[in-house]
Amino acid sequence: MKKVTINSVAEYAGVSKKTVSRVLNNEPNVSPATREKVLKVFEELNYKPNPIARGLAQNRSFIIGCLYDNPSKSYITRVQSGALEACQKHSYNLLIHPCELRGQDLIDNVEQLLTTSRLDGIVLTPPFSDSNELIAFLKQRNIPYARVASAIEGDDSISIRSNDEQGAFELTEHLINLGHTEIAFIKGHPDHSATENRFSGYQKALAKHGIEYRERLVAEGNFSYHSGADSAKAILDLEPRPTAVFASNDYMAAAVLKLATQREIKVPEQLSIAGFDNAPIARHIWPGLTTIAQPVEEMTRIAVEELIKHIAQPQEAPFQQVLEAKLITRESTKARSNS
Amino acid sequence: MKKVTINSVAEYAGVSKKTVSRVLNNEPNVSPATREKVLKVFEELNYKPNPIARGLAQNRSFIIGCLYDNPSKSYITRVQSGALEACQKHSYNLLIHPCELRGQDLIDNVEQLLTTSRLDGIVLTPPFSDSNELIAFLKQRNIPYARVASAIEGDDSISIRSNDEQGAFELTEHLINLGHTEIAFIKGHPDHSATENRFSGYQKALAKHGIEYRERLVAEGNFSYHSGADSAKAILDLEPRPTAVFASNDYMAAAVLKLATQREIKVPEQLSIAGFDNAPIARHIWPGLTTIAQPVEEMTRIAVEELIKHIAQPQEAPFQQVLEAKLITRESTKARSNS
DNA sequence: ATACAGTCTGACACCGGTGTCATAATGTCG
DNA sequence: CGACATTATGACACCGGTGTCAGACTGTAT
Repeated sequence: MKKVTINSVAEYAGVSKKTVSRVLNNEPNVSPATREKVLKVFEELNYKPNPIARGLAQNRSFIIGCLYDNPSKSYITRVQSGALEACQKHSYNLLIHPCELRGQDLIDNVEQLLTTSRLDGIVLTPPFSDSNELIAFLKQRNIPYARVASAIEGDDSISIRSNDEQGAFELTEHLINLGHTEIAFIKGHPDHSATENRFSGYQKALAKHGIEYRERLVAEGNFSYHSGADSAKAILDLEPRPTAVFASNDYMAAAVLKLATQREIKVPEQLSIAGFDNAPIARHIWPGLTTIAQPVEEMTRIAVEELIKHIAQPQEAPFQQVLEAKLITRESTKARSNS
Repeated sequence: MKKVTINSVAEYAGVSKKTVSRVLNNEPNVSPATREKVLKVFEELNYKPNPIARGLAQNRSFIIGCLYDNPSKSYITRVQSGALEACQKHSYNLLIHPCELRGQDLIDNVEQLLTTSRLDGIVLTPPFSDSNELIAFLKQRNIPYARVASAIEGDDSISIRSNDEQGAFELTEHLINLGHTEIAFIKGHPDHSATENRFSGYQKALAKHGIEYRERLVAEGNFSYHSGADSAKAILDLEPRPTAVFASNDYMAAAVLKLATQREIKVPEQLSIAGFDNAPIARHIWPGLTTIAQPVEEMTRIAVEELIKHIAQPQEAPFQQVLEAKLITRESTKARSNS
């Protein structure tokens, strides 16, 4: 099998390289007859353009980078799956790059990535999507980027997020409607903007229903299962014990459930537990977790699609969208017992 | 900031492009003085070679592809994390490509991937690592590849696997030593070689201890949580009910635990449950799952490292290794009660 | 018929590196 | 000291595409 290049196609079709290139890129100013002829030769010779040569000439790589630093593996998996869908649709490839927000030289690390890979664009997932420093760097270097679940408002770049505050508000209201008033809350990682938003939704729902906010009911987590376990311990040791716990993600909620079960506290009869994200684990355990479904895949898919659009044709008005979060009720929440 | 290319370096250092290229690639036949001089200019100008141009000239991409089709997200995460470690160490990038083994044109799909991305090598994870068809294709196309957890023996290519049979044998023996004789087994996906190996370890342990193998105790799963739930139903409906269940992975074991808990069957008092893999979920639920720790990250890391070595310098003897699996006991298994 | 705009096409340089080969500089040995 | 092997270096083509620009070929208005 000989290699089929643009030269062989040109020769075979009896036209110049450049004309072949024009057909390849759907450029105007090619007569229909010529276009037809070249396309036929593509078929005949089964020609595939070499992306590397193309990249060299156009200074592009057709690769999108995805930055992440997230303790929740399932979140990453969902992010990847959305990003991959968009990439595959547009013949881009996805390069994954885990790194640490608090690493001593995040900027150096990203610079290194950019010089070794010449990415066409970068998707920032939390907590990077909230890093002003990183965003300033990318802007200065003129690298297209899209923010997923970012709370930064002033930046005129692509941004897709879901309504975390609204979701947390609805979930809290759900618990209140079940008769709960002692609702503990486990916060997420302080570097993530979702943490503040979810917390604020919780507080607003309490306020709306005239329930006093009590700081002792709030524990500091960081979205990891482990931090959930620590918070669970603090909360379940409280006297009197709250009748409901709202954890900022499903992993931490699972940790609460584990400890409660260990201590033979009946869920949901004696304790209602709710999470956030609708991660797989929410339905893999018993009782299933009431949670807020966050469209992680979709957010990322849209972000990457818009990023690719933007790379092909930089526009004035960057795409920004807020998706709705949705309440999913399962067995882990129940009306408060009148004991 | 002006672009620093090999030309500017050459000019600045007062040598030819080619000599710069020699220094870049650590080629011999450069005088120490010249090498020194050029290296200093690298520093001074902060020169980074353009990987795309390099790729074009050498017909390489510095990208490793990772093929997967696995219902277990946590498995994929672990695979990626091992592969990434090796890639980053050697300045390669990782491109992830999910696709379906049973898809109508797996070969076409992979061919497409190869023509659009010019991968330098491919890591095959289960079930692709057992696909003779795919392996034959890669061999014919002369694409370097490494197999992770493959059972194919004749193929002289890089292969890293763990001892599934031994692991399953030990786990089964552990249950037997606890007094169990009615041990149900949930098989994995038939396309994965691990499925047969784990099953065989189970059978051999029974045989060694003179316990009759009974087909009615065996359910067909496919490694997904969902299939575990179906199998769990079949097994827990058996009369008499087995006193232990060994599921071929932790997800399916979690499904058994969920159903048992729903039916108020006490684990481990009335039913011992064990899984395989030591996935995160094994310690995120209560009771924690007794399982076999499989070094997924390490297997993949080694596979990718060897693959990169092989790309740089094709050797005669391909690297092959079998890693040990290790028993992890948690709360989900217990001595059979004498009721 | 002439002028002129618009459409089509190809020659050629270029992207930023590497491979091949010729030649210059140096070292070794009889 | 001359003959020869070895080391060091650069000129140049090449990888497989794209950008620029000039020129040929239309069609239309004057």
